[in-house]
Amino acid sequence: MLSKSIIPVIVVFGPTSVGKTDFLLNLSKISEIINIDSLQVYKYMNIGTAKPGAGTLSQIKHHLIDFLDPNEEFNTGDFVHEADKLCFEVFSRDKIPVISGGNAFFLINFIKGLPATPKCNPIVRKKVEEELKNKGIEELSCKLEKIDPDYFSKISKNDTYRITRALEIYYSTGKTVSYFKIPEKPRECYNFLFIGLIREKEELHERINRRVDLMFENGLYEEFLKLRKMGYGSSSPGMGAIGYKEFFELDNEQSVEWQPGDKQLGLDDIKELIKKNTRQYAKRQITFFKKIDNVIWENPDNFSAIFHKVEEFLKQHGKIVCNFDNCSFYDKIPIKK
RNA sequence: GCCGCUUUAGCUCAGUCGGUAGAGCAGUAGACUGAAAAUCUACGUGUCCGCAGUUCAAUUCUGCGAGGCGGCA
Repeated sequence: MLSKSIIPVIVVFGPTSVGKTDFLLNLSKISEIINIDSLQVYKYMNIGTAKPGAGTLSQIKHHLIDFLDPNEEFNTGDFVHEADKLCFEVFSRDKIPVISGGNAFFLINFIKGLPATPKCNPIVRKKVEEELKNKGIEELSCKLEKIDPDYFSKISKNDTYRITRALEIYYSTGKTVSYFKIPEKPRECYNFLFIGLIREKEELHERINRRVDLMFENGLYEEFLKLRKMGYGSSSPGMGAIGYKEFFELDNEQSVEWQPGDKQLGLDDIKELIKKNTRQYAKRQITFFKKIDNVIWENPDNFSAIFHKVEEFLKQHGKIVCNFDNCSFYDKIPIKK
């Protein structure tokens, strides 16, 4: 039965702008893409999140993309649950599920499975936020040190984000963060093939800069204004994305009545800010990805260097190979005589 | 042309009442327990604009240059 079988999953990841989308076209017809991205999930946010275009989407089926309102949250747990369902469905259609994208935190949680820590409890979180406001971070930090010294020793006393989350877990379950163990190995219900796409730093930075320039040419600012007019503000989860949040910084009025051109002088600064933030993000992504074991690292332009590995992987799953004729991947395999 | 201010890290600037200097940002490396395009950690030798003078000692004081900014002509 399928439910008991091990599902093969090709995981393609890499920093932003590395060229994942183009790379995936090599796998069209044998696979469906499960997008691993926390912001391409949002509707109306196309330019700044570098969503694949209609051409790409028509060539290869994508999931978890362009379906959510920017006011709604899409967190790690949501991703893992949806991705698990989709992997099963795609495999049932005799296709290979390809998890692809740049969100390393989602990816780690998908590979190893979610830790048993509870999901966010909005009421408790609000309470902790109140407490933070009244007592300050030093006091919360001391509190956590007493409650969970193990976890406290691993984080910084300045890490408001993690300290408040740790207290939230404690308040809602009575248990500490360290009580919940993180899974150590990849889940055994999947057979993973990890492909990490990477480029030289200078080249990656050039691609980032070029892409941001192109986003502006394609109307990123206008897209932002449109989202503002639709009522999405800086507190909308989607609007925290690099490529959107920066527009708020030079915009003190935050008026929906703005017209393109009102803030001409600031736009170049914003553009440079977006480039900088994207470069820094790419750096963090790469650091995170390096933690994953058994990765085939390759430049995305060099598909031929890894296709043998992909081929070998696919051969382990006979019924997939049966569908292997007449696909674009097959076209790239040199004919041996 | 005159007067004033200014010149210190890749950038913006502190500072040394004379004992060769440090913040923020950038950069580099790293962390990551259901918010993660988030959040956090570590890492600082630089002709202290140049030349001369005073001094045991000058980036610091004095003089003369040079660049920048502002004001008056």
